[in-house]
Amino acid sequence: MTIFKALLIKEALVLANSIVVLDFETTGLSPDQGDRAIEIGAVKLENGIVTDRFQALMNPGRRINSFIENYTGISNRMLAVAPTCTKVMTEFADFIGASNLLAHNAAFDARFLEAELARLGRQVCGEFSCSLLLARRIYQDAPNHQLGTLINYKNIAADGSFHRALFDAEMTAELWLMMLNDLSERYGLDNIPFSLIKRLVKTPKAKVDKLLINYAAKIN
DNA sequence: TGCCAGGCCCTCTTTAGGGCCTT
Repeated sequence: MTIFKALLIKEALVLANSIVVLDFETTGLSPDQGDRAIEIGAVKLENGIVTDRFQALMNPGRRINSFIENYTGISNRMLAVAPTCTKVMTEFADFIGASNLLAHNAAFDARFLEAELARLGRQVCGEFSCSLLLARRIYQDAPNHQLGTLINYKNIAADGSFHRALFDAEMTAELWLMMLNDLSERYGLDNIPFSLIKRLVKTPKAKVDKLLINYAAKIN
């Protein structure tokens, strides 16, 4: 085994052993405009298996509008008896530790995670991956790249409600594993290291196939 | 009552504009 290949396997194991898939429900789209988290859901993936889960509603200290109530199914009555964002996010920060992180449209969840942790005087330690960016490259024929559409497109069993944090995190994890498996099968790769994912999501769609073919030729 | 953001990514592009995706 070459040193290069050994390093890639080690890197892949590090990623697999530490990734946390998360999803926020929020009062709106922008923490910079004062929006707050109202629910966090997450699953811990270890070697492709969900080994732990985290789910909690949190009281943002204000009423949410009817659009958010209808969109998420989370009501003001539910939030009125929920613990504070401070309490929930403190527990969640301990849950994720220094793990690498994954979300569908990660830029959105990363902004809220950073904003909520900043209120606690804490910060994100792990590195984010984005299932949306990867899906846009490897499922170019999908009708669109919304989470629900991709779950349906790949015939992944979905027994629950989209737009609730834990369910969306579970579905994102399933989609992620499906994408890694499809990449492995399509290009004959034993594992998909984090460095390859990072390169993939920065590669123009038209050049993705060539990159993977060249990578597979190099590693195999 | 209606609207609000930010990053990615494509194209009729790069001195820009607009759709997608997240709540």
